[in-house]
Amino acid sequence: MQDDASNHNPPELEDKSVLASICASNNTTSMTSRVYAQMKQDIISGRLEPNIKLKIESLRKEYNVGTSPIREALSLLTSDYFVERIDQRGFRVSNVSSDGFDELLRTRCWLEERALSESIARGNGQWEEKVVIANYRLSRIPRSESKNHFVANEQWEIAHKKFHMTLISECGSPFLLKFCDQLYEQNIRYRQLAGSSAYPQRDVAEEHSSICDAVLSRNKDLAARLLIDHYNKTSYFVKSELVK
Amino acid sequence: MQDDASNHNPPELEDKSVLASICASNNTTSMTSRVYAQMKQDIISGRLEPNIKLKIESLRKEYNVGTSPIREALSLLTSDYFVERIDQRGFRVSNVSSDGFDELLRTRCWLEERALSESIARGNGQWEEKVVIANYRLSRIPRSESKNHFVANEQWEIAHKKFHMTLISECGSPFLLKFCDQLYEQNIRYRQLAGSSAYPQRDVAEEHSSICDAVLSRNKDLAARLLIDHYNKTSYFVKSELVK
DNA sequence: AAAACAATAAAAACCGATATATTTAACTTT
DNA sequence: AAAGTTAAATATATCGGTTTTTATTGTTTT
Repeated sequence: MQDDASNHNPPELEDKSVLASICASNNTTSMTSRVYAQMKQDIISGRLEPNIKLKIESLRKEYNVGTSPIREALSLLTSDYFVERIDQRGFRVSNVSSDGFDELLRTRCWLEERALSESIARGNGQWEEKVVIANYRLSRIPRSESKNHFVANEQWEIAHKKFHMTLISECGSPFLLKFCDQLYEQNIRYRQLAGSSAYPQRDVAEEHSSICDAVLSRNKDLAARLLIDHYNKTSYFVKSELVK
Repeated sequence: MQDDASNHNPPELEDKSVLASICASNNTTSMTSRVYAQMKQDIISGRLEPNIKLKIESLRKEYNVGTSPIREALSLLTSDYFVERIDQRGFRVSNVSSDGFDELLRTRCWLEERALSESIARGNGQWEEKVVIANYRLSRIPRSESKNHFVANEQWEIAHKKFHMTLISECGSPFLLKFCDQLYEQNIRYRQLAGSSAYPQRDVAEEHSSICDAVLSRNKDLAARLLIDHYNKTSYFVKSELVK
């Protein structure tokens, strides 16, 4: 199965500094990939607001590219559920709704419960270590860049995703991983749109560690339950913002 | 009012009579959609063989369109796991493998088990009737067009998908439905590629009816078990062809 | 005034040509 | 001969303009 078009940084590259610099300098990614990544980010961040019309000509100017990369990127975003398309009358940013979020949460729980279960069943010692290290790294990064008011920390966002994806990485199904990935990104969008007041007062790091512990003790049911609780708690804040 | 004489009519537009009126009313499909549907079919049927390179220029000639619709269709097929893309070096048909099929089957069982369960929990009387009618219609259509040797029956294929999608239709998650749909199409591809010898000797209609009965009696566990058995049995034939 | 129609404006879809990158082949150099 | 280098051929990616379709506006008719 193919990875995300924008994802060119598998962890095993980190040690090969030579290759890294070559890739970085050549920067041989296509316009399409660049526009895709940027537009995705713009939708997730809310800069491109839900439900607005995406006019090719405007996007062309905005991203300084021709029509082809724009249209291709939009096609890809369509399959990621960030953009909707109607034949002959263009594209628009997917809408968000309270019901949509409910569905997202529900589906995420179903899929990740299974994925985590299977991952625990199949994962070996190496996987356990990856989980431990992902949890540790996440714990060292502050959730917000400011202590007083919430300012999203990009580094935390990356580490958080890494942790959750590592948990389920050994489920034995690239398909399922891809689905979970797509839903995870949808969830980030809702979190971002909900804004700063969704900043949790509770100890999220503690929740992550509990999940980690359950995983290491190979307790499938407990781990799955903790994970689902974790998602439900986080969602509570997002939802309270959304209904306003 | 400059009416040009340069009128290149695509001949494939004139062959429909019943559908023509429906299409004419509102549904004017784009080139992209048409090419997308056709290429998808060509990959599923095996006319476009697994792993072959998809050269834009060849496809252009083959489907009689410009580059834009081709590239857009390919982008869409990428998200359906039928086509793979590598930046700056084009597209190719996704490969198939025994392991890939195992993964597919596994994932399908996980997702459909959950979807069916939820559907039984949420579905109302109207849904039950839809299931009954889908099963009935399927039962009236022969699996093969010939009685002696297997000739795929397009009508059966449609009714079969309809039955299985109806079963899970009330799961309460469009996301999950979409995932199941994508996996179902992947499965059709494997079935087609496996060829005629995967023609089952067993009574498939009976299996469908058993699932139907379990659904109507709202027996989640039984229904899910029967569904998974059904998939496993069908897969046995496909797999026996695949290893050759 | 509401509906039907026509003319205009706007936007999407599409094409063909050009620019950019990759692969292949031929030709050195070690 | 293997490895490296360069040049030609091939294919991808991209652009900007043209055609087709949809949306808007204004006018006529009922």
